Formats: sequence, structure tokens, C-alpha cells
Amino acid sequence: MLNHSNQLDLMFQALADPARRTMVERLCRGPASVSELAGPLTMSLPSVMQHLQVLELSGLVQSKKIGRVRTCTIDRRVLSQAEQWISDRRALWERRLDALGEYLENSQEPEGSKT
Amino acid sequence: MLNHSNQLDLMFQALADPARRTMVERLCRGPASVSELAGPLTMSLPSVMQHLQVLELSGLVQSKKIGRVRTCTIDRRVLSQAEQWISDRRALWERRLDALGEYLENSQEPEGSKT
DNA sequence: GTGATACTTAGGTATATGCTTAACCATTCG
DNA sequence: CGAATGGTTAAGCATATACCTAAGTATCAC
Repeated sequence: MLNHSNQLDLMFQALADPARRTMVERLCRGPASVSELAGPLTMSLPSVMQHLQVLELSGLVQSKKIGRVRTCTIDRRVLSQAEQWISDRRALWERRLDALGEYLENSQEPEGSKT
Repeated sequence: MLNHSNQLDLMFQALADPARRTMVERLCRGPASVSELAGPLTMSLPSVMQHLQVLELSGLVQSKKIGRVRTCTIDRRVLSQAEQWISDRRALWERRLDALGEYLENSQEPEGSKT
């Protein structure tokens, strides 16, 4: 991947890491500071910061610094986009697969749907 | 990421690349050969093969070689897992956000939910 | 069997990612 | 003010990813 063209790229990339998913799961239960996010993770604070940046770049997470403390929250709208993309595709190929009747299992002719 | 622990990692990782999403979108419209998948992509065939391997490792795509032609299909069950993960989290924080009433906008106390 | 087709493997390079430690900055407490 | 707390920046390293070209293998069509 040379550059991340769109938000879908950034979001799926963000969700592809277990540490970041742990952070997301934590944030689903309410806002948290950077230290709180770092708590369950076995890595240094700077690493957590980097993951946080990835999450923020993807739009999944927002944060705001008040005094010494940076409080992070999640933005459900962005995740909905990912859900929507998946949902769209799934609907599409479920219809298709239904029509084909488990193509790989039974057949060798790619034109099966046309008959 | 040192190793991809679980399937969720592999799947989100697989979906994080635009070329691979293009391949997935194509496969949603029915089975395709490697060459057909490569068609719309501006890259060499070996690169397409690598992307295909990533997709297969994630479980999203299956393929079967018949004669000279490898025919690829998609497995909706795996994508459903991703959808489920997102759906679960979204539901969770939507309830939460609703209760908090846009935390960041109005408040500075992380214990807001306890009052 | 010769050549074309469809993929596959090998090898190599460039960039991205994930992590670390050390040092730094800003806010709060005494 | 000076120390503690919470976060941030900088620099560097190891591995992973994404891409390529060149050369190979296995059908299939003569």
C-alpha cells in the first residue's frame, strides 16, 4: 500500500490490529484517557500514542486535551461506513450465491447463472 | 504487528487494501479467474497473486484450480464475522453515547455516567 | 511435440508499520 | 519554585507489506 487513498482503507487498517481493537472496545464503554487505554496493553505509552494516531487518522476516534489529560472518544458514524460497505457486499453476493447454489461445490461452468 | 493472532486481524487487514477490495467487489458479482481479477488492476499478475493469498489466508476468498484456470469465490460467512464485530461495538457505544449526550461537547467529567 | 495460455515461484527492492528507549513539555501539587 | 504526573517527540531498529522482473510449470490447441 503506497498511500491510503480513502477513509475505508484507513478504517479497515485501523481495525486490523488487536491492540487498536482493544482500544476501540474500551472506548465503546465510554471515554478514556491515554493512560487508561494503555492499561490493558503490554506496550509502552509512545506505542499507544501511535496506535491512537492511527485511530484518529481513520476518523474512528477523536480526542481532546484538557489540562494534562487527553480524553478519547469514538465516532460511531465512521464505523457505520465500514459496516455499510460490508453489508452492501454481503447482500450482493448472498443473492448471487443463492442463485448459483454453491458454485464451487457442484459445478465447473462459470456461466451457470445465465442458464 | 508481529503475528496475526486471529481471523478478525486477517480479515480487516485484507479489506484494508483498495486492490483487494476491488477483487472482493468483483467476486461479489460471481466467481472469477485470477486473470479476470487482475483485469481492472494496474499491477502485475504476481502482485495480484499475492493479494489473492492474503484474501485466502483471511478466509474471505476460496479458490480451486481446474485445468489451467484458478477460479476464485467469496465466502460470505467470514465477512459476516467482521460485520458482526462492528455491529456489536456500534450498538454498544450508541447506547453509551445516547446516555452521555455527546460527552466531549458538554462535559469534562469522565464519571458523568455514574451520576 | 511446439507454441500459446494461465498461472506460479524466486528473488529483490522500497516503503510502511510496530515497537523500543531517552529526553522533553505542560500541568498540577506541596 | 521544584517534583510528580500525563503526555509527547525524536531517533532508531526489526519485520511486514507491496510491488517488480525474470524464469519456471502445467495445461490446452494445434
